[in-house]
Amino acid sequence: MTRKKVKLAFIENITKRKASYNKRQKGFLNKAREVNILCDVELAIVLYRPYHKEPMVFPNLEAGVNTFTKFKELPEVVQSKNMETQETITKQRIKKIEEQLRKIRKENKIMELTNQMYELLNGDDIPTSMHLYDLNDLSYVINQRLKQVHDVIKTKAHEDGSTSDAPQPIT
Amino acid sequence: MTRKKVKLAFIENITKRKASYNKRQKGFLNKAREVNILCDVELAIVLYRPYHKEPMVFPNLEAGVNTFTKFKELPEVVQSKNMETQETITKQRIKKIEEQLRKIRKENKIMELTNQMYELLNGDDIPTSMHLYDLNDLSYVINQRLKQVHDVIKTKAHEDGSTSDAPQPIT
DNA sequence: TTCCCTATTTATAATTC
DNA sequence: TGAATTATAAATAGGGA
Repeated sequence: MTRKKVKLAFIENITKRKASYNKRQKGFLNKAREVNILCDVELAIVLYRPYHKEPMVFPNLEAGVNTFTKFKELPEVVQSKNMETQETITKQRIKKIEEQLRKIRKENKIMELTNQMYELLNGDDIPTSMHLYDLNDLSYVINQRLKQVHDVIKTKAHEDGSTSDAPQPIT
Repeated sequence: MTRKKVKLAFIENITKRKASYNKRQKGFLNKAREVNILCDVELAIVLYRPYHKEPMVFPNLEAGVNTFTKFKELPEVVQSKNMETQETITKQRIKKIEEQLRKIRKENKIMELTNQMYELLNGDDIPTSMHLYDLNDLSYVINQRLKQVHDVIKTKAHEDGSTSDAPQPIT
């Protein structure tokens, strides 16, 4: 069961090529799905399989057509003569929504900035939807900060000749 | 350097998501090239990278357009469906943007939360008169709060039959 | 052929610099 | 901010059933 390092070249042997492809299609689509979902990246794949008439489309036919259409709408790609009214309207609506999204982002940022500390320390409304790993991140960050402050104050205290009351980091 | 097994879910933390994406794009395109060359499979990818206006096209713009055009020319694929899906496409896009909005809000909340904490503890506007025990109080309060959340989530997770990822309280 | 298996390679999450 | 590093997870070539 020794494996050669793969050289990027056409696999001549048809049996091996097919076998390789069957495994690789799975892996490849898996990577596509990971990028798509984990990183929230829109993507479409059209893949012509040997001995198959219809192409395989990722993530599915409808979404693929959707993404592909969007792609074709790009000015560099498409001749603007075919621009239809319907498409223009669609674009405008999307643009508007994206604009709103940007505004809300900003608004939200300001709001949250003023409210969060209060809520963290007093409120009941810790987001129940908060994911566990976020909470872990949060714990970690807070802890690190507290350690830093602890060190600073300890140093200060030492310089002042004071020996007591250095806060303990939470660890 | 322990790695969690990757769960197929949107990475909420924006920094991590970007980092993940940067690595995954490379790996993903590598897989694409391998399938393409090793197995002699024609394929095209259009990928909309976040914060980038233009999509990335595999294997290149021209070949991608060719492949997609070939795909689109399939009579049963597009001709019949394209018109009736126009409305659906718009709805889907709106839905997606709204979904992103929700995610971004959450993301933003967590970001600001940590930033706020950082500024409180390290910033210039920490009252220099703040006593050490105040800081200890703060640590205590935060810690208690996190414990509470921890317990809630642990209970929840248990009810769901999930066993992993319960956040650790800082103590 | 089509599953399995597993030794290796490859990809990548977390961390360090 | 990135660019390495490292340790772990995932993919897979080759082989056997």
